[in-house]
Amino acid sequence: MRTSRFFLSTLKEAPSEAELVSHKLMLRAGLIKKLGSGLYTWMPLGLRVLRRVEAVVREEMNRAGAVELLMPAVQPAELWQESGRWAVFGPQMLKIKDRHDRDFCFGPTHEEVITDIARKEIRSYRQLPLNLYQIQTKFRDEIRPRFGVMRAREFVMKDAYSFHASYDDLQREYRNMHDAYTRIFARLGLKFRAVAADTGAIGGTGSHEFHVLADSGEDAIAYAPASDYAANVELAEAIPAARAHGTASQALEKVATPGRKTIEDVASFLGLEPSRVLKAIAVVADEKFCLLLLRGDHTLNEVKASKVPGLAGFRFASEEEIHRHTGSRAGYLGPIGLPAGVRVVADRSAAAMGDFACGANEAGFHYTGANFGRDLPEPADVRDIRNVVAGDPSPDGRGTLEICRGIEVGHIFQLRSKYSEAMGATFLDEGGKAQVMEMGCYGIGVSRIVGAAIEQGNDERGIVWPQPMAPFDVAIAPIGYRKSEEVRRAADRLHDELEAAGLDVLLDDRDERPGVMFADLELIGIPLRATIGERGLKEGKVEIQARTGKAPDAVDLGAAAAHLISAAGR
RNA sequence: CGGGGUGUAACGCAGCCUGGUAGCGUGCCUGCUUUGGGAGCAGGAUGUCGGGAGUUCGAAUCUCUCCACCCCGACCA
Repeated sequence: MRTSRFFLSTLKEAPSEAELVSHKLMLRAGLIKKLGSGLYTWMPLGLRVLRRVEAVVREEMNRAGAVELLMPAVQPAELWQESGRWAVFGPQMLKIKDRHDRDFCFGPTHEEVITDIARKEIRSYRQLPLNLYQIQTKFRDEIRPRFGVMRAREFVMKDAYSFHASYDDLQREYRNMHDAYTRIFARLGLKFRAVAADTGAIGGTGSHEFHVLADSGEDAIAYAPASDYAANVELAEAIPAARAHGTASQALEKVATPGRKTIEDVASFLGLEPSRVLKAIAVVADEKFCLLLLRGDHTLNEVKASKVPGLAGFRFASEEEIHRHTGSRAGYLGPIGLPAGVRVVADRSAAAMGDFACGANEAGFHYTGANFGRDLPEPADVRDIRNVVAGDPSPDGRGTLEICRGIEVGHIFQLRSKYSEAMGATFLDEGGKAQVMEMGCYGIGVSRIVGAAIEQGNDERGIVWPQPMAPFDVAIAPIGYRKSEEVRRAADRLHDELEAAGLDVLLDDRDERPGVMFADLELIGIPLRATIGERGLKEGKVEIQARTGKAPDAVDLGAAAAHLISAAGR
């Protein structure tokens, strides 16, 4: 390929809408162009990268025994009504009507369609197991699209669905997919981690997420360096303290704390560590008021809290509700002297506090020296409702936890019979008896991977692609292409040799000044560059430079092709 | 949806407060010079100032209204 026939559109300055490095670089390098909120055109250069990611995903899925198909992006409402998700998915689903006023949606996912195929096509246990996948454009009307292709409304996803005669076999395939995903992300050259995950709206039991590790990631991951434990913080269990609280040593005292409403304010005013202050959070679920107790230095885990019986779908209480149920004000809430009938749920670590400070349920006052069992009853309802923090013991008992951030690029689920049962996907077993199929589903955010890879691979000059994702393997930068017959001939010949060897080559024949060529080629991140100029040719040399910044090699013109082919490793 | 902000040339921005008919840098086009790290000189093109309504002799500027986009919170590959 020659730049004169390709379509490079680089920018010196990033459009102001971009926040994240990867988003800025994708726009500057001309990989994508925004059409509307969360809607992007994949420009020719970007599409090359996307196709390379797809190719790796496709190869490994095929190798793992999955079979590719392609389902419609537009789906009839009936299927979603049958599974019960037409209403559940809500505004995130783009609903459309056809000319007959019939309801459709632009598919946000394909469990319904695939289950419909399975129930119609699979009759016998002899047809199982089966794993079907597609690589396709999805649409989810995200509340807030952001970070370019990282959270776009329209995006490319690989989604696979497996069907099994038994739970054992589902678990086997789940491990098989876990292994395939590990190979995919390893081959793509990404630093990643598989973590135990919450099953969210898709439903089912076992679940793992695959995260590309990056500080800009939207998810927090807890992991134990001493073992292979890793889980999304949403899920990671906070292990109860080894011992319950000790015996009280301080007397209960009511202290005026005017205007001190946050934990930080109260702690510094009283001269205490935040961990010695009890945090009380007022929530409402099903119109019932409830006080959640946490240690001051801990934060509420909303996923865990919503799993506490009676707290599903909770929201934070309004100032008015707080006053109505406690007679006090936000900032001064606590478990001592609460009106009868107010439900209290204590986090495990909160229940283990002693000699602590807490709100006095009277605006402007806190207690100090409070102790469970003496000043108030031991908490009756103790749960794990906080986020783990660095230093917490690992739930597997080996060492302590660290926290890092990740970008979710893959998610695998054991769906079990959630959809097969709702939609009547059954097969006949050896005994001729109808059985409900076991199902698994396995997603990869293909377009998101492109953004995630740039988050991991960039420097002040631009993108540094993992070799397998690069839009071109090699760039040729001829200096004085239009002017020097000799340079032109050498560059053309190298280009043809490399293409003949199956490499993707970009010959920059724009006749730009060297600085312009180098800057563009580095911005778009081509891993190898061969610079050909009259200066080098006098010595019979071509200069070969890796994008990663190592010193250039002067290579004999005749050996340049072989050198590049081996360096490209393709 | 709630809170904050922005819309002026392809990109980044100034002008708005204090109304007088639009400018800077980059990019783009032409010519000459230049050619190993985003060149120099000379010339040139490009704007429904987000849309609509209003105030006014006159609106990018003031008022109202609608729209789009971005950022902070609840969603997820």
